[in-house]
Amino acid sequence: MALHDAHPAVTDLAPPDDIDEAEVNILDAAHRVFLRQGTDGARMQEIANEASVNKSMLHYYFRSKERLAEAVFMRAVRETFRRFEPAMQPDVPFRDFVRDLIVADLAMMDDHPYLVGYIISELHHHPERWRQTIALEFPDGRTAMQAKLDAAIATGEIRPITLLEFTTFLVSMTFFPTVGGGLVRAYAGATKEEWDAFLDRREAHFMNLCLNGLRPTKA
Amino acid sequence: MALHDAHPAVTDLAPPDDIDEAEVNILDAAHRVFLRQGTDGARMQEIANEASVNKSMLHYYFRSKERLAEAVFMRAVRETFRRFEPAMQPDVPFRDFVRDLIVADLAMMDDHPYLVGYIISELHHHPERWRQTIALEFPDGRTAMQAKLDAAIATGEIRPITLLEFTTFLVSMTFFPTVGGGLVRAYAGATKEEWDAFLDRREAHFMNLCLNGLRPTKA
DNA sequence: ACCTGGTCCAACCATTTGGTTGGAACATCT
DNA sequence: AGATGTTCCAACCAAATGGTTGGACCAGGT
Repeated sequence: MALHDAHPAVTDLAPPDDIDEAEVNILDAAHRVFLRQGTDGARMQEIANEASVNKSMLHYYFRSKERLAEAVFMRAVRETFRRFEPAMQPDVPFRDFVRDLIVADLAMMDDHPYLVGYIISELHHHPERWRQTIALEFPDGRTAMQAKLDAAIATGEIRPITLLEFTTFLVSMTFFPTVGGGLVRAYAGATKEEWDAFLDRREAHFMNLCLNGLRPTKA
Repeated sequence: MALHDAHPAVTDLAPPDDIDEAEVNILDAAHRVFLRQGTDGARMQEIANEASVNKSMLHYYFRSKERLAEAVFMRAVRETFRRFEPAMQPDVPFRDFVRDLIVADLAMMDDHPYLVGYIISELHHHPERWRQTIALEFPDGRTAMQAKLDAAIATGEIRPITLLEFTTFLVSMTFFPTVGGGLVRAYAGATKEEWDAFLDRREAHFMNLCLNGLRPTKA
């Protein structure tokens, strides 16, 4: 029947022009619920309520909970990584490049504090999804990043370091503090004031650690 | 009835001498299942199977899924943090202290790759549990760490940095690469060989980044 | 030999959950 | 107006799930 033929395959990333208001509405609601409840913890009924829509609409547009979850995940990853594209422009000094990455990173953390936790959690159960999404959306992320790195090593701004080490370092420095922020905060027994001060100084602090951590060891 | 009076309150951390073989067996099974399925994704029946025990045993020993989950979480956190206690001894040079922390960290990652992901995920839904557990188990974690830090700053080994910044930095450097390892790995498009090489060099690499990142900026 | 309290389980139950169905309401085209 | 296809929903269903129950089995004490 024509009804279900209308379902786009989930791998079929819809171009931005055939947006469907109701569909996006559901996706948004699902995003909110999945992020706060986790994929398994989320209930279809709750998503329907959040979207102010009948439960069968979810199935009408996304066929099953699994597909809905997949759609939410992919969109989340895509939007997350889009934030870093601007920083990738060539011919920007390394220092500014690092700053751009950190700023983009921190902005995202502030906008969506639970996003990375959610992604990590999903990744745990569906490792293949991530690879798929990244491969599809950012086929040349590697080369762009590598070019940046090579240039900075060539000018002697940083010591030789592999792409993997570099990327991991950057991501760790920026993603983690928000993800595990509460964790560290409780362990260090930080007061509200200390924590706020930490948040305020994040950018400068991370820049410092990154540039210091990476600078060449003098002979 | 006497039966249910036997349930220890969950906040009541059992001393190590009244271990109950069957109880530990269930706890171990639950640990495995909760870690790979997530708390919401886990099924009581699966835990029972994993423990080779009837489902009602889970309820007999832990009363409900929620309490079982809480018990698993608390034990996991406790065991995780115990690993870092040895590194806290006073009068160890700062450099060795950092190395001990990193080594303990990496060992844990290798033993239980999903543990931190699990903890982060749980933290998301039950923020209060973490605080409770840490407060109960490591009431003086803060002061011990702060003493270490003050000493290192006093001798000029590292530049002045707050406890929060320092702890966050250390934890980020070591926890995250395993948690988000797959994430970074896919983005950087690393081959198996590159990844293995990264794992091999982790300790030296992290030491380098930490000590470099923290060293005093020369005037 | 007979209680008694702890350990364990097969069968059962109430509720929840993801998913289906048949049709109403609406729009669009002829 | 009638035919056609899309959007939406109240009611329904089968399966799964967390939790309960009543009693069997066993060890130690009397």
